[in-house]
Amino acid sequence: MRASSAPPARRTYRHGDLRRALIDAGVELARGGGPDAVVLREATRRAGVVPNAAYRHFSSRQELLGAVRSAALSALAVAMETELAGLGSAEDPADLARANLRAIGTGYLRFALAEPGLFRTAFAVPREPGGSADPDKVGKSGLDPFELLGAALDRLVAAGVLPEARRAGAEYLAWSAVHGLAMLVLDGPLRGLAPAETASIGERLCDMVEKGL
Amino acid sequence: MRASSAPPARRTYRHGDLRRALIDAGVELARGGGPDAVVLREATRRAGVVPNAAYRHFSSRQELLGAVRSAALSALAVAMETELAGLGSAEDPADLARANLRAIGTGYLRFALAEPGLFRTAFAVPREPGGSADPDKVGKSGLDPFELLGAALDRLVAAGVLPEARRAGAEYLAWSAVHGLAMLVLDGPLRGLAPAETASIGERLCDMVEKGL
DNA sequence: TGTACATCAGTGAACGCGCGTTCACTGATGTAC
DNA sequence: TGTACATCAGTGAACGCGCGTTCACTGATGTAC
Repeated sequence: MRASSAPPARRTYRHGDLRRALIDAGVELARGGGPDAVVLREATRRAGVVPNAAYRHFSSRQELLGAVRSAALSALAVAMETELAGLGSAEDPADLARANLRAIGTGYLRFALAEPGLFRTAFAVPREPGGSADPDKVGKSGLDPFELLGAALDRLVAAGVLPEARRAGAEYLAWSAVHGLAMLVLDGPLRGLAPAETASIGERLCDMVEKGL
Repeated sequence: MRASSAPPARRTYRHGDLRRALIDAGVELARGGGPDAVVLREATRRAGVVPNAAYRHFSSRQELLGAVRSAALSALAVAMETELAGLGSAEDPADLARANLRAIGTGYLRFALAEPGLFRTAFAVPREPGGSADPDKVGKSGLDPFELLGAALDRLVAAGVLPEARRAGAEYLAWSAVHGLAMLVLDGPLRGLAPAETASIGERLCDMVEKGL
């Protein structure tokens, strides 16, 4: 430990935006080690503040973790939106709708592999199930990851690719497939899989979903 | 705390089979609270033994957890085998093979829902990826859960339902789908789902896999 | 423009907690003669 | 069948750790007059 590794050395007594700083530090911790790594004392250390100062902004560690989780979900939504945005405009609306759903899936998988800590944090179970409708967990479009998937499925129906009758609950099926692969590769028995192999399985998985829906 | 809640009060100095007792206690802890609940001191408490006694049988908490994980995987394999065994013998071999795969899937899901703590423990990441080929994680057939799935897929090929060309890697696809649903329902945003609803989504998911493979 | 005061963000010190792990030990067991 | 001894499973006491959280405080800020 050297002086250089010490916190940023505030010059004012007040921090400025400690709440933001704690969430940012928490996100950094989550990025490195998942939800368990979001340690209140460490977050305050990184913000250059005494541990109990956190209690001005969060009533408990759990509440801080909740804010970090929302931020992680938001990052996931943004990653999916980015994948969507990178889509060249196809001619056939059916092809476009299909490409849309694929982008949702690959965006999801890409994020999971690129940011395993954040991904695991996003899906860590909160103690209390409450609190939906959190404006912090969405992307630029204002939709959260689940809603982005739903929108892609709606477009599939609109383009006549997916029969209306099969629309209800279809997000659960598609989501399960992609989420499962992510989990098996990150935390499960498929951990050793090479990135290229994972990507190719991801492709086949999207095929399966498209055909099977 | 009453005397009645005290440990079983050994009468011999030697325990008899402390290793076994510690694993059993660990499984009980995992059943209740997942991998994090497998606390070495608590396991020894339940076995009626002083904490450091555990070190005669496990070199660290991590090693105990590994043994508990194997036991959880074995329980999962047994649950899948049970589901297979309950299958009436169909006439058409193709139907039989299909029913086989379905049983694998529903056995998996059923176990996940009935024993969430053990399920989560079974898929908790071990520190060191090593140690496959563990004879403790299998079912009565000698196959672990992944191998059971592979066998079901092989039968599907043998019955002419699944084209040979699509066989390779098919376990990853099927497994992902079912595993994903389990995770979303246990730990994820689908936590609130009613059991009946979950079961029906599970059915549709199996349909999707069957069609999409 | 200047002063008095309420507000409240951050400080300093301390708490109790249960954990995993290490040490030197003791006492029951089973084997060799 | 009896005794001596090596083995090693379990004991007892202690360690350092970092954690979340509580308490009474201090000092900067911004608003009212």
